[in-house]
Amino acid sequence: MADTMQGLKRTHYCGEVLTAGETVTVGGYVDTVRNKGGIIFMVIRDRTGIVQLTFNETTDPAIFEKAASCHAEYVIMAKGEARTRESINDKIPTGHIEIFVDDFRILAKAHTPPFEIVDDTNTNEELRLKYRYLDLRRSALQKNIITRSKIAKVARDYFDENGFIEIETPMMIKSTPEGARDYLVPSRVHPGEFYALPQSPQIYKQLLMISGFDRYIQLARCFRDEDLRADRQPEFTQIDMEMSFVDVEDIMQIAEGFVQREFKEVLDIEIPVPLPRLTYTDAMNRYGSDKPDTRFGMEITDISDKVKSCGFGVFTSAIEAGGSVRAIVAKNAASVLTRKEIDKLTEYVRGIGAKGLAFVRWVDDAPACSFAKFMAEGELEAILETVGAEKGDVVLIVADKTSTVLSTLGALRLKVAKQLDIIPEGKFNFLWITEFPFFEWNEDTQHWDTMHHPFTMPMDECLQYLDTDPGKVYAKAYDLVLNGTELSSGSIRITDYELQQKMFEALGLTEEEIAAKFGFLVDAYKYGAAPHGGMGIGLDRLAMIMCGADSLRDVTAFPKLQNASELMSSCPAPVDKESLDILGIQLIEKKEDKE
RNA sequence: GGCCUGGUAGUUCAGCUGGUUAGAACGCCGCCCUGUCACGGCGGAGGUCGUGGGUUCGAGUCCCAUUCAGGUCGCCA
Repeated sequence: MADTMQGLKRTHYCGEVLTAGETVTVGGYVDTVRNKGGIIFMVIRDRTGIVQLTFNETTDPAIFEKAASCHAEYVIMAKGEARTRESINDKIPTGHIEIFVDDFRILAKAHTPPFEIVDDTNTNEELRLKYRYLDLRRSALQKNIITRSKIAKVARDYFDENGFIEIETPMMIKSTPEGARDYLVPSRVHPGEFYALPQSPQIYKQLLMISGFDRYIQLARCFRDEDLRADRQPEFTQIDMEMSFVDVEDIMQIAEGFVQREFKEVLDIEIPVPLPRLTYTDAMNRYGSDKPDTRFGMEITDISDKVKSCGFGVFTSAIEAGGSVRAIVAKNAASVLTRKEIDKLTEYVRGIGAKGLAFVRWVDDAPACSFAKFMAEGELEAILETVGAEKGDVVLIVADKTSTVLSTLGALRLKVAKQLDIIPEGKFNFLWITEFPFFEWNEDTQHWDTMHHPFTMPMDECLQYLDTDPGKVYAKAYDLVLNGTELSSGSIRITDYELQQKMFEALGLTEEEIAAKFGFLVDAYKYGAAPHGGMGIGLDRLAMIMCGADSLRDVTAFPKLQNASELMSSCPAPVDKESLDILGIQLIEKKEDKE
C-alpha cells in the first residue's frame, strides 16, 4: 500500500526558487536517485522544474531507507527545510538549494517506464505515442502544451478586447459533399441517416453574421477525413473569426494585430506590420508555391526566351506545347550537390510529376552541363547570365507545362534549401497571399471548380468576366503564410443573393443541387446580410511554429498517426453487432477477416 | 493508391564482400560508497534480428512477398 498525503499540503512547485531556512512541502515524480551510501540525493520533477531532496542516514534512518527504496517515476511528497547546498550546481535554476527532508511519503510506486523520461529523447515516436501519458511527462513536450495554452489565451484576450463574441457552433452538422471527406456520425433516432463532423464552422459563422452578431470568434475543433502530414492532423483547432461591415483590408488589419500580439506576448518578438503581400500569380512565378517560404532566396527565373531556339528538343518542345523552361540557382552548392546528389534530385522530381531535370554544375572554369552538346556558341553563357549563376553554383532547370514547371521547382527549391541548410532558424517571415484565381479548370470533369468555396466574393473589378471569361476572375481571398506554412485562409463572402445564384450557375450547379447542398444558407441571404468576411487561423500550426516544433504531434497532447489511428487507446476500433443494429448499419464483409 | 526511408536487448544504435557463442552505450537487477548532480566502483540478467517463404553446407547479412512506422505526391472546396 502506498502512503497517503494526510497531514501534508503542497506549498511549492519544484521549479520555484526557494530561500534557505523556509520549510516547504513539494510533490513530484522521482527523476533520479543518487545513493552515495550514507547520503541520498533525489531529484524530483513536476511541470515547473526540478528540485533536489537530500536524506542523511544518521539523521533519520527510517526516512533514509524509504528514500533508498525509490525508483524513477515514483510519485512522492516531501516536507523539509530548504538549505543552501554544500556544492552548488549552476546549470539548473534551483541548483543552489536542496530540501533536507523530515517527512517523506511514497504516494505511488511506478513500473520502470518503457523509455527514459528525458528531455532530449530520441526514442522512436511510435513507442512514445503508445505511452503518450509518459511521453507527456517530458518537460520539452509540457513546455509546448503550455505554450499552446498561452497562445489560445492570448487569442481569446485579443479578440475579446476587439469586440468579438465567442460563440460555439455545432459539432454534429449536415454533410456537404464538397471539399474534404467528412467524418460521419450515425444516428440511432434516424437509422440510415448521418451527421457529419464539421470541416470548419464556415456556414454557421456566416449565418451568425446574418443574425447580426457582427464579430464572432471561436476556437473551433475541425475534422477532415483525409491523409495526414507532419502539418496535418484529421482533427485540429482553428481560431475561427468573422466580421461584418468590412472589406479585405479590415480583416487583414485585425489579423496583423493578432499575430503581432501573439508573438509579443508569448515569445517577446516584435512582428513589424503591415505584413508583406504577394499576389497568388507572383508567388507562383517567383516561388512555385502559394505558400512560399521567404526566409531564403533561390527564386525561379523564366529562361524560355533564351532557349526557345536552341538545339535541345526537351526545351523547345515544351515551349512549343505552350509550356515554359524555368530555373533555380543553388548558390555555392557545387560541392554539396554532386553528380550523384543531382541524380537523386532527378529521381525526386520524376516522383512529383516532372519528366526530368536539366542542370549546370559549375565547379571548375568549365561548367558541367547535362545538355551542353545541344547548345550553340554562347547559348549556355546566356542562360547562366540570365539566372545569375557564378562559379560554384548549381543551376537546376525544368521544362514542361508551366504549372508543372512551377510546382516542381517550388518543391525542389525547398528540398535543396534543406539539403544546403540555408534556412535561417529563429526567423518568422509572414506573408499575405492575395488575389487568388476564383476558378480552376478541372480537366477531368471539364468544368470550372472554385479554388476557395463558392461563397467567396469575386474582386469588384472582375465581376464583368463572370459569364464571359471565368479564368480572369480573381477572388477576395487571402492566405496568411508563415515560413512556408499556410497558417490561415480567409475571404470576403458573397452577401448578394443574386450574385450568389450567378456563382452557382457558373459552377454548373442545378437548382436542385443548390437547394440540397446549401439551401438554408442561400435562403438566409434573402433576408439581408451586411458585407462580411473572416478567416480561420490554424492554432496547431501556429503553436508548432512558435514552439519551433517539426510536427503537429509535438504540440498536440494526443495526436493521431499517419493512418489517422491513435496507438494509445487503439482507435478507431470495431463495435459490436448490437450497436450497429441499433443504428441500422450493416458492414460489407472484408475479404480476409480476422480469425 | 504511387514513390522514398526505416524495423537487431527495455531504449538508441553497430554488426563489412553470407561463416564460431549477435556487440556497445544508456536503462534494469544485486553489492559497495556521507556532497552527488550525465555521480562513481564491482558483478549480473536481458535477443522469435518485424513476419512468412526462398537461395545456400551455412542467412541479422542475399532474393521475393508481406506487415508496421515516418516522410512525401495524389488528396486536403
